[in-house]
Amino acid sequence: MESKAKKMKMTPQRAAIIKYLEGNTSHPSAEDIFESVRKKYPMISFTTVYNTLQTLKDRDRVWELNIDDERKRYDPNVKLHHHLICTRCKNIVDIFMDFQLDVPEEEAQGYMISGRHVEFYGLCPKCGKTKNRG
Amino acid sequence: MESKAKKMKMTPQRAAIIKYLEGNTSHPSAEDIFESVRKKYPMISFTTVYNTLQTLKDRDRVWELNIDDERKRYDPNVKLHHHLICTRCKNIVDIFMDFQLDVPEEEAQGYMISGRHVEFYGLCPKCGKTKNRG
DNA sequence: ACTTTAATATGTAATGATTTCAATATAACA
DNA sequence: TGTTATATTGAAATCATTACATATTAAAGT
Repeated sequence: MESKAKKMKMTPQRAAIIKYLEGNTSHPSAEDIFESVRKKYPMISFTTVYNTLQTLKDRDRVWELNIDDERKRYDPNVKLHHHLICTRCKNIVDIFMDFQLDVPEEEAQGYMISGRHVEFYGLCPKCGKTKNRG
Repeated sequence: MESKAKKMKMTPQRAAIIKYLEGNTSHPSAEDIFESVRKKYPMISFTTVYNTLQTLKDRDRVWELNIDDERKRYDPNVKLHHHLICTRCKNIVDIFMDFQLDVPEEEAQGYMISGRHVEFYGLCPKCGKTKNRG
C-alpha cells in the first residue's frame, strides 16, 4: 500500500523532474515537464514523467489540477490555495486567500467534505489586451 | 458569429438531448447522454451529442464542468452555483451557496476575472460507508 | 404543398492525452 | 559485490473528444 511516508527510489530522471517542479509556479502539464527534463535527459520517456507524477501524487508532493480543460496541470505547492486561469491562453496563477467555504449540513447531502478549491476564470493581462485577435 | 440569441434548428435528436438535460441534476457525461438518448433514437451518433453540447454551450444553455478528472460533465443549470464531487464514485451534487469570493487587486495580478467556481471534494454517503472495499 | 438552402446527423477516421505492457536497467541495501 | 524490488524505456493500446465527408432535413419562403 502506498503511503506518504514511503521512501521513493531516487533516480536521475526523478531528481530532474523534482528539481524542475521545485518552487515552480507555472502549473506545468506533463508535456511541459517532459520537454524541460528532456533537455538534460534526452532519453527520458513520457511514461517516466507520468509514473513519477503518480508517485509524487501518492505521497502528496504534487497536486493534480483539472482546471485546464485540455490537459492536466501539476502544482508542487500542495498547501491549500486557489487558482485563476486565463480562459484564452490557459495561464494559471495562484490565489492565496483564505475564503470561508463552509458548507452547511443540509447542503452537503451527507457527503464528508475533505477538500475545497476555488477556480477563477478570466483573461490575463496579455490576452485582455488582444481580445479580438486570434 | 455565434450568439446566445441565435436560433438553433430543432431536430428530434436535439429535442431528445435537451429533454434529457432539462432539470437533470446528475451532471451527466457525453456518454451518459448518448446512452440515454440512444434508447429512443438508436441511430444517434456520438458526434451529434458533442455537436449539440457545443451548440448549447455557445448559447450558455449548458455548463461544461472539468471537476471530474476522467471526463467532462455537463450541467443544464447555468445559474451560478458550486459543486461537490465524490472522489471515489464521481457522483456530483450542487451546492447553492453564495460565497464571498472577491479577489483583491494585487492577488489578481492584472487578470480580469469573469467567473468563479468552488469545487468541493469528499466521499458521498454510500462511498463513505464502504471506504475499504473496492 | 413545393423549393431551396443552410444547418444538422451520421459513420468513420483522426487526434491527443494518458495508460498499459513487456523487456531491460538500476538504486538501495544486505 | 550480489540480490531484488523498483524504475525506465519504447511501443502499443485505450479512451475521450474532434475532424471530416456525405447524406439528410428543418425552416423559411414561394
